[in-house]
Amino acid sequence: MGRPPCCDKIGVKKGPWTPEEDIILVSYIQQNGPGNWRSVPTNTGLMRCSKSCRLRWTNYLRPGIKRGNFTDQEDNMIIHLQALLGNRWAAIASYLPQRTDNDIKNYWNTHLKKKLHTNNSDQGNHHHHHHHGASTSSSSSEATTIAKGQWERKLQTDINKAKQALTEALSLDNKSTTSWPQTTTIPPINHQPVMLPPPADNSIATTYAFSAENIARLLPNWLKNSPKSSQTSSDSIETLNHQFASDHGFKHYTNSEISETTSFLQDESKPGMEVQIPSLSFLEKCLVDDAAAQGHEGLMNMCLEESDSLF
DNA sequence: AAAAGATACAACCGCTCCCTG
DNA sequence: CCAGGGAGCGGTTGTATCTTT
Repeated sequence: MGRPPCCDKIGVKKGPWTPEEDIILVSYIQQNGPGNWRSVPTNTGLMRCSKSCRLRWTNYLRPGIKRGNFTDQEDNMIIHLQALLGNRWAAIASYLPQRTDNDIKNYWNTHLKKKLHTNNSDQGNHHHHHHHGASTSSSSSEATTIAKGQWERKLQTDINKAKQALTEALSLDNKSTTSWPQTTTIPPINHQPVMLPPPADNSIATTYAFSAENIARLLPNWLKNSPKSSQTSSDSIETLNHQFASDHGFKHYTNSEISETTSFLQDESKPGMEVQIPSLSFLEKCLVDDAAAQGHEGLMNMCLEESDSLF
């Protein structure tokens, strides 16, 4: 029971996370920052393996995550990036800072793949493996697979270099690792190609409000599943958020404010109320520039044209 | 109204890469 | 240089929810 659980089969909980576990995890990370996942289960008493904790945080509880309601711009970016990079979801996700690789992967598998397929068959002629065969790759020959892999690797390296240079040029470097949570840099990035818009001055307050919001978003489900604990969870989040905010001199977000934000984020169908991805055109332009340097103007011009029409 | 089928997505598993001693 | 272990990635699965019959 009271032994250090680490990915052994016995005593390590699996399956869906409970609200109580979420709160424990979030409050621990608020104090210590993300990373060093090995220590999380031991220090928090969570009967989860470190891997599970990391996954829960990066894919679900991490602040600033936008869920569902993919915009057309995002659709296009994902489609183009997938064509360009293949199923390298982490790389793709680095261009969509609000989305997780898992989310993008799921969205691709459930929506976009289908959408693309139907579009292709609507056009009559099925052009064979136009996206380097990277998409499903099941039927591509061995030779092309190898070539594809090398090409992708090289391309990604170059993209990273370009982005790094760009980041430095903007003196936007990420020294975030050591100083959680006092810095103004956005802390919880899990993908290497970091290219983010400059964080706002109040980014931390917002960040933690988002974190609470992520949890608050779960409340309806919690209510449904365990009416007894949900009130407790709600209160705990409130307390937690308040405590952290006052500890660090930030604005305290009330529940109503949080739910307001939540409903705002969730209701993207409202015309004119759509949440724009910050610097999306900027991000995409960088992508275009990088790819153009690699001599893939055709594909990327297409990308540009489509995005131009969208902006 | 209920059962069956389809879909969406959170979470897990296994593998690879990379860091440290 | 090498071995061990942690972190991260992509594929896959299990299950809750939605849709159809």
